[in-house]
Amino acid sequence: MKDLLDKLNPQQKEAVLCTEGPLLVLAGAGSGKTRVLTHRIAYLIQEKGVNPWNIMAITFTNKAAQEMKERADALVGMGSDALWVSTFHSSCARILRRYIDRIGYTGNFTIYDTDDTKSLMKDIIRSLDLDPKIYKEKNLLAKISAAKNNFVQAEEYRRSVSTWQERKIAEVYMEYQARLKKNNALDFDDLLVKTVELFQTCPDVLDYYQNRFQYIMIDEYQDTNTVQFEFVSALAKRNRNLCVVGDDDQSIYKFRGANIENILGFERVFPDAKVIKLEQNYRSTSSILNAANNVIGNNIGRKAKRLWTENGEGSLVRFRQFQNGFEEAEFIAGDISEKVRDGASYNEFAILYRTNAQSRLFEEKFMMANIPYKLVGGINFYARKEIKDLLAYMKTIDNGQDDLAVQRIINVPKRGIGAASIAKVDQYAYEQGIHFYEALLEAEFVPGIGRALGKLQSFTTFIQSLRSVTGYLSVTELLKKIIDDTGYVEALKAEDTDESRARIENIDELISKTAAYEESTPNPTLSGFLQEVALVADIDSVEEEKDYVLMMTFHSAKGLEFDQVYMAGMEDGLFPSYMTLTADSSDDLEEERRLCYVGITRARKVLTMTAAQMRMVRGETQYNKTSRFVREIPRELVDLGRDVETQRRFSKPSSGMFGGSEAPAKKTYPSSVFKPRAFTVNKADSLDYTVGDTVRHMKFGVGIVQAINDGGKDFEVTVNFENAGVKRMFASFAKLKKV
DNA sequence: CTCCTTTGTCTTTTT
DNA sequence: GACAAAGGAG
Repeated sequence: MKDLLDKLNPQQKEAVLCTEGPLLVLAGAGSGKTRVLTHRIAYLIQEKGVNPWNIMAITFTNKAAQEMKERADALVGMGSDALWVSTFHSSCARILRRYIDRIGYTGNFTIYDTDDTKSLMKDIIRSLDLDPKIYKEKNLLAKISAAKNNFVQAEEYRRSVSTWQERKIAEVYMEYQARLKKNNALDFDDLLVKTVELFQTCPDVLDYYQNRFQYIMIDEYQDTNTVQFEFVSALAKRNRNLCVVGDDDQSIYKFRGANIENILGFERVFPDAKVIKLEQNYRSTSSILNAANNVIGNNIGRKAKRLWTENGEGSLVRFRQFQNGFEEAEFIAGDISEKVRDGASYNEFAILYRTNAQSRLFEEKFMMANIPYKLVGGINFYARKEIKDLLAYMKTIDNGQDDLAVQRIINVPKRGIGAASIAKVDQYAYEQGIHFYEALLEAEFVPGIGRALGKLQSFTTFIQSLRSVTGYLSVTELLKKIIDDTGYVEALKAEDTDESRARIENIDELISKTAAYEESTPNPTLSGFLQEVALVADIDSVEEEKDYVLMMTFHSAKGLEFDQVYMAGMEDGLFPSYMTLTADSSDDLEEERRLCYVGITRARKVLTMTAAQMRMVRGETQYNKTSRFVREIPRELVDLGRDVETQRRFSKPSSGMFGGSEAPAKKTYPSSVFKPRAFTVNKADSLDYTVGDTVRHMKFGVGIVQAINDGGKDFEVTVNFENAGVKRMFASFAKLKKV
């Protein structure tokens, strides 16, 4: 136990030892807050004899939760599976599965994602006869979400509004909740709202959880919103052993309702709170840290603090400007290849940007340069059409109450059931006060249904037949049966386009996800899988051991760290975004600056910022100035790369969109890049193609395999492409498909 | 009912 | 420039 505390600095130690009563830990970037939390958990269990069952920790992502559990496990060595470590949303979902029947839902409720709520809202606009030109579902949903984040429920909202416009929104809000309830569905915000409602209406339930969670810890507290605060304070009310950890400088989710008051006013809510500041940074070099300090120093509304480090000075922050986005991407790809050739491995690098749209250029260049990468964010895996379709089948089989899911797949694949028939059934269901699927089962009573009846009946027969086998099929087997019986993959195969092949790959991935779920869960069920799937974030699937470059938005990068970070698109109008530059209040700009601070502090050793003079945005060419954030870094901390040679090398006009492949490919990515060092990909046992076979690559198209070398950790394949010429690549990354 | 073409909107960021 | 929604032809 001694060594457990020995590894901590005095402030960290204090935070670990201070277990009783409210505690606010103001933890600067890289100051070891995760370490404090895990050690605190270990200390509670080992020294204070607290039962792990009585400890709750809330993290920002499922991945962080997983890691915290593992680390606590390593320190304590036992009992940590009884710990409750999870995100707000997952915690609430778990509580609601158990008790939601007390507030009029049933425990097998579905969780609607953004797409689902959008189509629901579209329905509502139609049925309330609102002008879709004035009432956009996105705006309405944003209003409702904002209300929910502040824990304002529909009735209360209606009572509080005054203008005619607001009353309309209140009406929509009421209808929206009614429909959700009818579908036995919750949106993301509802998970929080309904849990707090449950606590308020059922004191015995709250009592149970208050007793259970004697010690509560919240990470990333600066990004909690009001309803999350209500949730936490309800739970912590009895024992008051609440430890929150956060950094006001890293608050970047105001747009999602995060209430900075939660952290700034913590001492007001808990006057007896102890406050500990962690200001020593263990992550970054002093050059990087100083750059971060200087940038964030321009913000007015923040708690005074200044991070320091004992780490060496390190190299200066690099800044490079390019003609356009292509060259920017080319530079970064070339830079990484060069460093890998000199002994670095891909997973040391991350590329961060403001908007997801920026990732496309990098994807293109990286694919060309044969650099393995993983894209985080963008379209969530589970939001893809093919995945949502298959999940909708599973939902329909699991719980016919989800009208949205049923309507999604009733004509997928095409069964000749059109909008008109669906509307008739929907109307009938509405009149009878039954679910859409129930209405389908008695379709013969639907007025004017006519020739569609047979088609509807064969659909329900099909679903019923799938339902009847759920008892003895595993989730994976059921999914495979759905795919077979609907001919979903078969149809995609027949399409035979790049897109359809990518979809099939996604479906294969879904199958492995169900298999993985069944392996990792003691009592796997269909409902269990669907629940788990609803709350996973893209970042949760990142595996550190895998050797790839990560590309993501600044937002997604929160809580992560990398040896070498590229901050791309450092231009006024992009970052900070045009919206915040034109806004009249400086609050939004300050939030952008915090986002920049988060980005800078992700880097351990090398930080590179890049910008383009000219950039295509929404099909238009924009000319942007260098970001003010770059200019806020003192000149002496920046390496501007005035070296003529590098300028010339990277400022060459690129030869068209895709034409640039030959020249840079030779120069920047020689085969020595493929030293098999530290390359820990999953090597396939065998390849399904061999020398002489024709294969297809995502980017290069069709080619003939010339050679396959077993490079030990992976197969190295040489392919002669029809259009792209001869390329050597790793089999596990290239994902070649025999044709 | 389905497929194809045209039109409009969008981009900040996400559980 | 991309993608979804709407409108029109078969």
